[in-house]
Formats: sequence, structure tokens, C-alpha cells
Amino acid sequence: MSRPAQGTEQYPVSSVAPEGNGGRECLQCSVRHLSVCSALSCDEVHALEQITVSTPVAMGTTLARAGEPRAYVYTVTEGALRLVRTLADGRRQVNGFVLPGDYLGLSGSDHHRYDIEAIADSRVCRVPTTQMRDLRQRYPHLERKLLQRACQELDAAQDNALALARLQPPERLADFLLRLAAREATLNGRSSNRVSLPMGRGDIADHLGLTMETVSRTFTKLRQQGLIALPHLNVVEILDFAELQQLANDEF
Amino acid sequence: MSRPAQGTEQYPVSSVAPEGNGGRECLQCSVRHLSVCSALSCDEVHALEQITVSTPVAMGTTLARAGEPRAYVYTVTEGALRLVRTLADGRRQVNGFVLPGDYLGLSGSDHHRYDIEAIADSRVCRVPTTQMRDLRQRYPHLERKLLQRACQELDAAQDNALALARLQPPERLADFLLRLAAREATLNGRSSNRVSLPMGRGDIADHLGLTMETVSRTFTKLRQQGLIALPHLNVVEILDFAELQQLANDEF
DNA sequence: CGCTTCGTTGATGGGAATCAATAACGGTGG
DNA sequence: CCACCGTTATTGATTCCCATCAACGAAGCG
Repeated sequence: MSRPAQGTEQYPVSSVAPEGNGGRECLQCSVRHLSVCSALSCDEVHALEQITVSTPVAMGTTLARAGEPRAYVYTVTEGALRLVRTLADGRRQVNGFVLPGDYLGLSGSDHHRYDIEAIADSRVCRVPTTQMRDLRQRYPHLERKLLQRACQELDAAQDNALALARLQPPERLADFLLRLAAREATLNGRSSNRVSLPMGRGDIADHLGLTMETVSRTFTKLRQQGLIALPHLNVVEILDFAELQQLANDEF
Repeated sequence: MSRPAQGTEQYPVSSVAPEGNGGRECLQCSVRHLSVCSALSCDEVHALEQITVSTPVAMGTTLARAGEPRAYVYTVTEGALRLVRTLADGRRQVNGFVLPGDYLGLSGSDHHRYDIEAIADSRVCRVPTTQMRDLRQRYPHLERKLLQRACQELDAAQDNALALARLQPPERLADFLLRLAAREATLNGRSSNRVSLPMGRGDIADHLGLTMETVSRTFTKLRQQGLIALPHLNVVEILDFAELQQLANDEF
């Protein structure tokens, strides 16, 4: 069940230190993950802190199920989750992967539209939707940040649609890897050629609209072409960034 | 060129009547198309009105091109437009169709990400992005409405991604037709079995990630199955709503 | 060390893309 | 009103690629 007692996280230390209990240790996530630090005053951050609950989520756990009322919004501080939709006949779509820094709660529906499943031991910050609503009304800055974020996600969703509609398997995979790399880069502050894949091949397939076999073959192909290396199953090393970008039609 | 001098539009009449010039005749679109009538005060509506310019856009005209700076946001009051992205090798994606009531301007980028092309003689209301920014800051209601709209579009974009990733051609087309029908229904206030298709087969194909031939064949198939009829090329009559919904995996 | 799960590789078939030809539509001018 | 033409849509024949089915191999875990 893994409550990883690690000290490796390197958040920027805030003036209010975490105190180790659930209700307190999440100031960082509020600041970091809603990206509101520049927009919120000290009072406002305190208000956020009051209603934020940091929760560990073990790998394999389902945080929410499609159709359930959306009682909470979340920000993710550790680990990785997937957003899954399953059709009646078993066809599966992974709409996206939720990584540290991501906000879960931008939806027009008051019910969950996806299963939210932890694919690694994770930690999320939980805020009741009702309180989030109050908070948004109280702090226009917050609403502005959320709108900005929603617009960015909209752009990303549209890029994804292009990939699904018109790109070939190798192009899709290249696009996917580059996006992952970009996310890791912004998250860590530094760019690296190594990208970790917390998700399995099947998840990648269901995200890219392919089968697991095709994903596997495509990995092999990219490896044989010298674009990437696979030092471990879940680690990709990007060998030829430029070529990969060209393959992914990265002209934007 | 077509400046359709028609009197068929049936907007709810507001207290400030249109005066026929460009700067004035767009109160309706502000009210109707940003869906802010319930949120804005009279003063606020006047402020919107001041900076709104209604413009005719002839069929075939390109309103904006991908890569250009986003100088304006738009609301559409008449006609239909398409959002198009074209890859270097000619592959095309139609990200969506913009119909009366839609808002064009939710993007995290300060450059256009799509070509915006009129597929019918249209009319749009134009607001400079700078002024829109001011307005949003002044009226939190407006920002709230925009966030809500962004969330709805996000949901729609994700539904679309599911269709592209996992649905078969007949399912995709069924989904597409039902969505069009739903939009027309909310727009007209009444539901109808007749859906008009302002876009050509090629546009539908590039929207659904198929070829024009497959779209055509799929129309035929649905017609032969008795789910739809095609009284004209650009009009679909939905004969079996329930069956069509089931085909589209409309369980949401 | 054996088991189970997950990933890779191979062989085959189906379905959409492609290429090609015909048919329907819409606008124009006689 | 109708004949003509360009465009768009439909239908047909073929090809190719991905999904499917199946077997093998690798990795994590007890």
C-alpha cells in the first residue's frame, strides 16, 4: 500500500512549513500546482491551505469512477494517474495521464466523466467542489488562473485530436514521447533526454488509439531507426530530438 | 458577396434596439452568444456593446490563418465556419465547426492555431483581444462564464477524442450527426429530426479522421439501415434516434 | 526458483485508404 | 425552362496497414 516515506521532494519552501498532518502539508501543492502563487496574496494562500487535504493514493486505486458526482477537485503532487473511459463492449480510451502539477477538476459536468486510476503510488490534494466554488468567487485571481489553464488544456486536447485523426502510429508515438518529455522538463525545471513512462504499453495504446502490439512494434521501429533507446521498459531515451520532432509534425 | 438583407432572425428583443450601423447592431450577439445575459448588468452589456463590431464574412473567406497573432475574439451570429489545420504534406484536420452561438477565442496561445474559414455566408462579432482582456478584468461574471464555456468545450473535445480513437466509421458519423442535432436543438429552442450539414463531405471526413469516400459509404450504410434519410445532400433526417444513439455509444 | 503478468514478435485477415470511374448537384447562360 | 459545365458526391476495384490471433520471451514477485 506504500506510503512512501521519502524525503526526495524538493518543493520551494514556503513560509508556512508543513506540519505532517493531512490538513497542513499541502500548501506546496496549492501554490505549485494551481500555479497561483503569483496571483494569490498571503491571506488567500492561507484560505486555500485550510481546505486542502493531502491524501496518499496507492497504485491501482480508483480515485473516482465515471458517473459519480464530482465531490472534489484534485491537484496531484506525486505519482501518476490515468483518466479512463470504457465502452460497453470493452473498448477503452485513456484520455490522458495526470502527473504532478496537474489539476483535476476542469469539467462542465457535475459528474465524473472518467475513471481516475492511480498507475503509481501517488499523492493528491483534495478540495471539496463546494469550497472550491466559494474560493473562486472570493478570489478572481484564482478564476483567471483556472481559465488560463482550461484554455491550455483545450489547446492540448485539440493537438491530441489531430494526432488521433491524422497521424500514423510512429508519428503519434513520437508526438506522445515529446509531450511527455516537455512536461517532465517544465516540471523539473531542466530538460533531459530521458523520459520515464509510468504507464504500461496498453495504456499508451489506449491513449493513442492503437493496440498494444502496434505500440510495441512502433517502439521497436523507432529504436531501430536510432531515434530512441529503451534502457528499461519504462524509460525512453531520446537520441535524435530533431528527427523525432519532424516525425511528429511539430511545426507549431 | 452576399450581405443577406433578411429579417428572419428572431433574437429576443432587447431594450436597446439595433441601429443598423456596425457598432450597434450586435447587442444581440453579445447577449446571446457569450451567454452572459443572465450574468451581466445593463451597464455591463452597454460596455460590451461599445466595443463590438458585427462583420459579414462571405463564404470561402478566411477569417484568420494559423500562425497569425490573435488580434480579435469572435462570436458567430450567422452562418458556419470551420477550424482547419493542414500539415506540410497536405493532411488536413477540421477541428470543429463554428456555428451561431459559438465563441471563438478560448486558447492559451496568442497566435491562431487554426485557419478559420467561412463555409457559408456568415456574420461574426469582433472584439479586440486587448479590450476583451480589460472587460474580463472589469466583470468577473464574464470570466466565470468564459471558464464555464471552456470547461464545456474541454468536455466536448474529449468526447471527440474518444470518437477518433476508438469508434468505427458508422459510430463516428452517428455521433457527429447527433451532436449537430443537439446543437441545432439548443440553438432553435426546439428539437427537430432534420439536421442541416453546412459542410461538405470532405470537411466531415477531415473532422472524423476518415476519407471522403468512407464518409459517403457510411452515409449510404446508415441510410440503408433505415437510421437516417438524406432528403437533400446537405440535410439529414434522423429516422431512428434511439438506434443512432446506441450506435454512437451515447451512454453519457 | 517457478509463477504470473506484461511485453515482444510472428502469421493472418479485415477494413479503410487509395485509385479510378460514374453520377448527381448547382450555378450559368442561352 | 432547359442544356451545359464544373464541382462534389457516390460507387467500384484494389492495395496496404493495422487489428487480431497466437506463441514466445522477459521481468517482477512471492
